[in-house]
Amino acid sequence: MDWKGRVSPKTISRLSLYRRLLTDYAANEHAERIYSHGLARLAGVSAAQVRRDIMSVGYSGTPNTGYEIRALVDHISAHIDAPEGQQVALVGVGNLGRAILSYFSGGRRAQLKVVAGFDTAPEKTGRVLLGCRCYPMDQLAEVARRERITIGIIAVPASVAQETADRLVGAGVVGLLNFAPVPIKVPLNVFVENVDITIKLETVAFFALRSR
Amino acid sequence: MDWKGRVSPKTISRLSLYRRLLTDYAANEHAERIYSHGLARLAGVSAAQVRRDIMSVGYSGTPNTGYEIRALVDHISAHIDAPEGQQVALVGVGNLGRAILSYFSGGRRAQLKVVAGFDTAPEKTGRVLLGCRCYPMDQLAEVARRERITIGIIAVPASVAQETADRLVGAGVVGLLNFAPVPIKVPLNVFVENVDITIKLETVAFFALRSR
DNA sequence: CCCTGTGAAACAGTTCACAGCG
DNA sequence: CGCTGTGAACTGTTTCACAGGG
Repeated sequence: MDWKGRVSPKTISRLSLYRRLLTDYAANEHAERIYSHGLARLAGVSAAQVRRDIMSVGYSGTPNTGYEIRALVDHISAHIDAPEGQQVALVGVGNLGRAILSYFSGGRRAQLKVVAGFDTAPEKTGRVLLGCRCYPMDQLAEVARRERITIGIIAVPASVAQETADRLVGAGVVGLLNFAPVPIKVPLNVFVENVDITIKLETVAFFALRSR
Repeated sequence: MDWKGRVSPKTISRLSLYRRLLTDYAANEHAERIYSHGLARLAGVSAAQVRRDIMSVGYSGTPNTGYEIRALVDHISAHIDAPEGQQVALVGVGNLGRAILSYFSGGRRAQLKVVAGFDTAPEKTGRVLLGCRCYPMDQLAEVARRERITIGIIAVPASVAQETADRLVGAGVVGLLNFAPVPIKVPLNVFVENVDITIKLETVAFFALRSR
């Protein structure tokens, strides 16, 4: 696949957002086309930003007519999805883990499937929760290999987050989404995204204070 | 303390992280001082970055000796906390809402307190959950005013996220942390941070695929 | 016209590199 | 020396502004 130059995480995130907004928009408004400024309004970004992002997936609209939604969505998908799909493991099936599962059990995207949950608490394992089978921690390596899992979601307490990351990486995972409030260290060939909710809230609080 | 030249959200987020890391580090390692490269290693950023960030709170370390942890933490707190604290409302007491509550019920920071939860489901209201009293939605305005709530956390389904945001803003909230997978629109004097978990996961999946 | 595509400018954030000091 | 503080350089991202087209 030839894709021109590097695409930044920010662009990828926006493309993912555009795809979802466009899918909803096409379904709800029965529209087939959209302008850059229309999509911009939906996404809360500038029209120029939308055009740049769309450039990066190699799709072209037509002047005065805008973008063909279906075609645009297909181009975005071709650029950001793995052709064969990707399997995801969720470690930590507490409140947060279950909340995450419910986001994905809707079955919107078959692209990314949470195929296994793991937890140390015996009462949470051996069950199927929101369509996701849950296993005890010590089966992680085995299940990860069997299910071809490449992505891990860390939803465990901070005290065991690094250890969890290490085990996931050891089991062949190359992408991690970490919700534990501690930065985790991984080899450079593994991509990590830290989502630290308390930091987010403190940041909101800071700017809220100054926006009055 | 008129250092309030523009500080970026990214810097604020890192400062919040530094503060937590330093607090833990001082407690666990019984250390009183730290070098920029030491803090950098803990936070997973560069030493130059740490020094820049610390500059922005107006604290100075000493050459060869590094930073005095206690003093540094105090400077960070003085810079990012509201002197009188801030009250937070959580709307949506489902799995995600409860997960968020458990992050803050630890009582680490008395600075930011989730003082009220709101939900439409009657069985979730009228109770105290993880130290947070839960009310029915129609008491939002009243409670928000009484408790001097300035920050709102949106943990409701996408379909009612915008409506929820509007009600919070109407009740005087000036900062929003939105977990619903839809961008919300607010007046410019309100600060919003969108945390879209499905987008995060798709972004991780994209880069995992390409990480050599 | 009113769109899109895009070079160029502007802006933001990060790192470099070194002076200065204990 | 080995550290911090910081101007300057650099890198990445967003916006501007306008050519080109149906």
